[in-house]
Amino acid sequence: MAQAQTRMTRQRAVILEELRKTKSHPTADELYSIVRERLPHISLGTVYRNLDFLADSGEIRRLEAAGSTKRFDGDISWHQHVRCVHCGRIGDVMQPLAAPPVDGIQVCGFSAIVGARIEFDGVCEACASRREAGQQN
Amino acid sequence: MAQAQTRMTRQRAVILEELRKTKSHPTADELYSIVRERLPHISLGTVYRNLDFLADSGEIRRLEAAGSTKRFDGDISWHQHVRCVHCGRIGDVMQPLAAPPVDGIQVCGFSAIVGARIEFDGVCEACASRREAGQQN
DNA sequence: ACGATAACAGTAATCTTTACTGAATTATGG
DNA sequence: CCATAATTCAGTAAAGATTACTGTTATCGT
Ligand SMILES: [Mn+2]
Ligand SMILES: [Mn+2]
Ligand SMILES: [Zn+2]
Ligand SMILES: [Zn+2]
Repeated sequence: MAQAQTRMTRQRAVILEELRKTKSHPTADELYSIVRERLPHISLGTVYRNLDFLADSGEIRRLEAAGSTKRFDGDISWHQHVRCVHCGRIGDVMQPLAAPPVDGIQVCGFSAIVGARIEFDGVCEACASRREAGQQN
Repeated sequence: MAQAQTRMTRQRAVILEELRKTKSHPTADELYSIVRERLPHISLGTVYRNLDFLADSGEIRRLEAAGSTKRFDGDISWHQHVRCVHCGRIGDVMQPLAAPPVDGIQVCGFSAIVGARIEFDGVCEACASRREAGQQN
């Protein structure tokens, strides 16, 4: 009788490696495109499944950012993010900011506050130049 | 030739009124259920369209919270939110906290930082008691 | 190498959101 | 009031994102 064990498959290894390589905080679909160059037969479901697995096991970060599509980060060191209000792109804040204190925070209907972070809104360079060029949105 | 004008239709009024009445930060779909009790023929598309319209015109807040489904708030006064990490429910933080300063924040690939807020993670009472009762998730 | 089974590819289903279309409302002026 | 044009509506289709299912493959302790 074997314990529940975790296997490092080729797919999982490549997904993790490519996510750690990029600084772009990709969506599952974007990472799928990247990984497919090395594993042409991988399926999108596999990418989703492994991103969930890796996030749950703490090897990557699932970004709790706004927007409809989830994004992931291979860098699990403590740092903040900026999100482009136009396109959803995410960037890393250089200066390390302390996590906001959680003690004494009261919320009706909530029994515990377990963490906090600062979320920045910004405009990425791509969106900025696109707007300045006159094209709407 | 008439200018673009904004009409307060019955549908829009009911959506706004019900959103202001609740403290639950509902999703479009949840608000759809609520509004349908007064307007049984309203469609989900109308709810989405009007929530977007009302948010763009500043009458309500579109919550920039994590999770797959967008949520809305009829209370546009400055306040913070906690998000249940298990179910996505959102609660209001009682004590007013200042917005984090934005000056001097540098982000590679971003041309401007336009705002910031603190995001709290928590566990709502419903999820807490469900877990304590032993039922997983 | 073998065998149990975790993980796979492929695909269907679900959930969320947006886009489109013709009909109904609304403001406005004669 | 009624005509007219602009706007918003309901209904529905389509798109986009994520999860679930199923039979097959491949990993890893032995
Ligand atoms: Mn990052
Ligand atoms: Mn609120
Ligand atoms: Zn952008
Ligand atoms: Zn909860």
